Amino acid sequence: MEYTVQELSRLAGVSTRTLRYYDEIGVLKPARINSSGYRIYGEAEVDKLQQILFYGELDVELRTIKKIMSSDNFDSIAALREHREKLLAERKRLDKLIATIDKTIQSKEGRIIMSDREKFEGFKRELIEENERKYGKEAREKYGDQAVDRSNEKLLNMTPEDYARFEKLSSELMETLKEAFKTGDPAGELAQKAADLHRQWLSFFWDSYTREAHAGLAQMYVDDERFTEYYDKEQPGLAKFLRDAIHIYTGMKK
Amino acid sequence: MEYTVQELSRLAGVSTRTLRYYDEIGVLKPARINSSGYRIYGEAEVDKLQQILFYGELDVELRTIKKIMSSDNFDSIAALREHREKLLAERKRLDKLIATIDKTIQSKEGRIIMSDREKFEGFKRELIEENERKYGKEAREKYGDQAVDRSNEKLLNMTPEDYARFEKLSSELMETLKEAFKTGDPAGELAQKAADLHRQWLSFFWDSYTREAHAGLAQMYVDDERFTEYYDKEQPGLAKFLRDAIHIYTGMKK
DNA sequence: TGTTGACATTGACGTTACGTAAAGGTGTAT
DNA sequence: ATACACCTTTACGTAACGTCAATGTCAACA
Repeated sequence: MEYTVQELSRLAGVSTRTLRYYDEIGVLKPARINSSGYRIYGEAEVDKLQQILFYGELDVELRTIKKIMSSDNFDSIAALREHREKLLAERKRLDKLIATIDKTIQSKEGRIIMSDREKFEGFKRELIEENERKYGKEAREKYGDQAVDRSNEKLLNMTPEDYARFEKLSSELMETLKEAFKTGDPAGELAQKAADLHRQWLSFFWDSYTREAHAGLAQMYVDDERFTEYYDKEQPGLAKFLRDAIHIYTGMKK
Repeated sequence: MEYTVQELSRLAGVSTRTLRYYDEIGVLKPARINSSGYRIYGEAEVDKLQQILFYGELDVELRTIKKIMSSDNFDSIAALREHREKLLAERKRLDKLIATIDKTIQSKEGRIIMSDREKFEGFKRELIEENERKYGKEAREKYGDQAVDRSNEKLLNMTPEDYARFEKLSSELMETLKEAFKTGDPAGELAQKAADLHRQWLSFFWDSYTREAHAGLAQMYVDDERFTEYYDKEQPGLAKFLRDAIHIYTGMKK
């Protein structure tokens, strides 16, 4: 199959300017030039362009790509295998970025505390492994070993539907809680419904549920002002109210 | 917590030049300038930089980022949620690219046939959905419905260990086959071992194995020159020999 | 106290991978 | 014959920094 610039550009999803530039710098020359001076590309050029784009996807400079691919011992299959590995690593990096987003949202809502370092987890491409070691230690000291680890993993592996359910549950919890607060009774029906919603909400993060842990977390909402703020900014006294409701719900009141 | 340019640059993994540039174009101004003219960044700037980097990860131009973030109804949490969605989409794109690599390797080895369009599957960011529809149809017509689909999915979900096993099996198959060829007997022990290895190799792609399908594929190795070439370039006559061995192995001889 | 060395500052020019005209030739379809 | 969608080269524009250069700041050490 032969292609003109435009045809190849459409096939590969690049501009014709790009193809002319690639010709100019010599990274991808057309198979031949026809009688009118048009560039004509063949099968080999299609494959070469694909390789170039793979390299580009990994942010390799064109100059370097040219050097690599014009080397006479260039092994295209070995290169593809390398691309595969790199892309898998890039995918892992994206997972980290998504985990960072999840944590940041939780943090902005006052549900968890986040160090400045954690906020940039996943951005640095080269230093990922080093950070892995450092951060792994820091996090484990702060939150306890698997807690955060597992919870991030859970969020990450959620289907979009699950995630939507999770978000819906979050707002439902807040709404119910505010309604319950108006009644002033943490033992009342609404407050107990809120406590139950909170338990469901937790199940998105926690592997196993115990009433003790639930009650403990509720107490933390009152003790740590960064958590208190999240609930109290909606309605002063809400954190305390939620703690009371949960303590009753879990049967841990006194 | 307060940071100087260098401190923030180390934290976020960007250069100090970048921070000065961001100041210059006004996308990220320091919290204050100290008495010596040094830039000092605070907590709010840390968070803002994080957001900027998230936008950058999605290839949003700094000019646009500035416009978006300086808007007075900018909702940082909503933005984070959007980043999350976009990054998930990007992850899917990477999956496609990896699938494209897998297919390309198979194709270069002559094991499957690949259209030029398929070679660029995953590169075009915007047109992914459109391609999805077009390609989905094209592929299904060519190879039959789930065959390729499922096989790519299988390769994609392989652990690195599985993938290594797969690669090892591939070369083991070729070695055994070449040894067997020397004996000249497709019913012999070595040839039958090769046929068995080929069955194992297939199991990496196929959901269910039938002797009929196995024998059919073997015949195709002889009938379609693009497959023949893969085996015959190692040793002329190898494709035919493998077919004979598999036909005996599957009991489909004659 | 003087000097070293790691930090900071503002210019200012360079670079990569194209985008975007401008000015003009080519091919075929009506 | 002319329209129209192609193609060509030339050339200047651009985004997001990298990379000097020249100079000021500050804590520490001989």
